[in-house]
Amino acid sequence: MEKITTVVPKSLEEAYTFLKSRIHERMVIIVVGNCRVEYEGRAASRISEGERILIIKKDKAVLLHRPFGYEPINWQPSSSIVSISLQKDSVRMDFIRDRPHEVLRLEFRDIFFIGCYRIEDHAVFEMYGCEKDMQEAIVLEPEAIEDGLNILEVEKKISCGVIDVYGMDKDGRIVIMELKKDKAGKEAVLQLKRYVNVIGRELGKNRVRGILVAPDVKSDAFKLLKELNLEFKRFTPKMARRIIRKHKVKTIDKY
Amino acid sequence: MEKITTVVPKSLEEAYTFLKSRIHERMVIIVVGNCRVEYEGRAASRISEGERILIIKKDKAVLLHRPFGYEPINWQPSSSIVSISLQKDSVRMDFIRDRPHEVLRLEFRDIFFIGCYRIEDHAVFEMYGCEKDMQEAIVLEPEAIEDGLNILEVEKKISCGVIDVYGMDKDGRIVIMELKKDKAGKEAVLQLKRYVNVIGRELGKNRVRGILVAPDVKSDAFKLLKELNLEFKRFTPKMARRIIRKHKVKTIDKY
DNA sequence: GCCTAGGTCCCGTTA
DNA sequence: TAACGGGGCCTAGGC
Repeated sequence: MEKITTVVPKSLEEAYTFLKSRIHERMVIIVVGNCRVEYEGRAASRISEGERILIIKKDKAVLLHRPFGYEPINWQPSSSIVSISLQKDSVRMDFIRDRPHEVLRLEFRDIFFIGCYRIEDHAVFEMYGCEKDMQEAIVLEPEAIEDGLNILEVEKKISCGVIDVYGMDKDGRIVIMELKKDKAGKEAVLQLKRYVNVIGRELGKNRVRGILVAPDVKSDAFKLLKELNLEFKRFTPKMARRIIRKHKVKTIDKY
Repeated sequence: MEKITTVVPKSLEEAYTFLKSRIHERMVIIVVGNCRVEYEGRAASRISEGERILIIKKDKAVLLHRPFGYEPINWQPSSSIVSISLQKDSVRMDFIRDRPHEVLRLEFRDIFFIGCYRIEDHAVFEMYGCEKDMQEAIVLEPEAIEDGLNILEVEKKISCGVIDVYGMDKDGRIVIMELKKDKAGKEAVLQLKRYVNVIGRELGKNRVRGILVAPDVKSDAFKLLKELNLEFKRFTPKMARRIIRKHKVKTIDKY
């Protein structure tokens, strides 16, 4: 059970024999070779022969990469069922998943390289600067939005969706906040408007304000916002991070 | 200039020397090793040490994959600027892109394997069963949607977006069609509503119809559709393919 | 450059 | 299970 095994096969038969013995094991397998591809499932695709890189991961996620570009040209999400067979002039691999039923078939006319890697990665991935951070920061420090604001609820579920942050201003009016980590577009404005309408119908229109909270708004979206009598407050993921860090320090200081 | 070169380096120095000499060449490089990662750009992330697979493509698209899962844990889209350096206990690689400015830094504490592949892939990728197919089919055979329908325009640009298919029904009313290849949700309904509003304001509300054309609608979306006085017509990518194939045969028959 | 919209999007969360 | 929204989404097409 070596950590790494690599083969530069001299024939398709050799490649097939090697792959067959490992393809069902829980390891990462990389195959470099010339293949054509057919996919059928939610959509359908085909591509004729070309030199590509196939990655089969431990969880049977499958990626077929061209020598350029960020995205795989074909793929199968994790838990696909793998089968391999030796054809007359090719090594065929089928990757099948159910729900939805999708079949990815590779036909390798040539295999240049096979690598098998028994690798482990249990680290925890940490991400900052996402919408969740903005929400957390506003809860910690509502005055970052405006003085006298009180947060009543986050992720408040209403009939037609979820309100990111729900609060009350110093004059007792309800404040509905829609957060965006990027420059906000029209959908964000209309989303906010729907929430304001629903709550407005319940509590009375002039008792409800809607604030789009984002680093920026697209110009058309800003026009729409004004037309719909909504507000905009600039707030960025970076500002959120600063607030969160500050409050973490405070919490630590207490002890 | 071999097509494939692989190395199982005995030291970080060896790995560094090898990588340094090839990392700027137009080839695909795969590195398997133990690294930690920091990313800063639109957001920020960090992950501590773990065994991962790095792929640097010919166009300097960069993918860092864990041994499981479909998605890369960190990445850089094509055209990133690559640099590599030997640190005290690690090989460091920086991948930088501008607009937006983003930095991805990998710190390899251990490198198990390096592979370099000079591969070519010029094949054309063909995809079927996408929204474009539905559009094409409706143009070829408008009666697939309803009798007496006339198509006037596709991809019609209006102030707030693009109308997939724009036509006129047998009674002379404008028909705005929003296509979805999958079960349609609320966004699709709202998208359609926006277009109908805009055109309705121009031509008069009762002169304009909106039809959501999709294989299915989500139940809440259907309610919303009815409330907003819009229509639904079932139409699938498969039905579209059949129509397109039929018309291709006809075209061939002519000659 | 910005904006719009699609994607075999994937993925997590929740009713 | 379906529905909904986020994402460093990426990518293509317009203007």
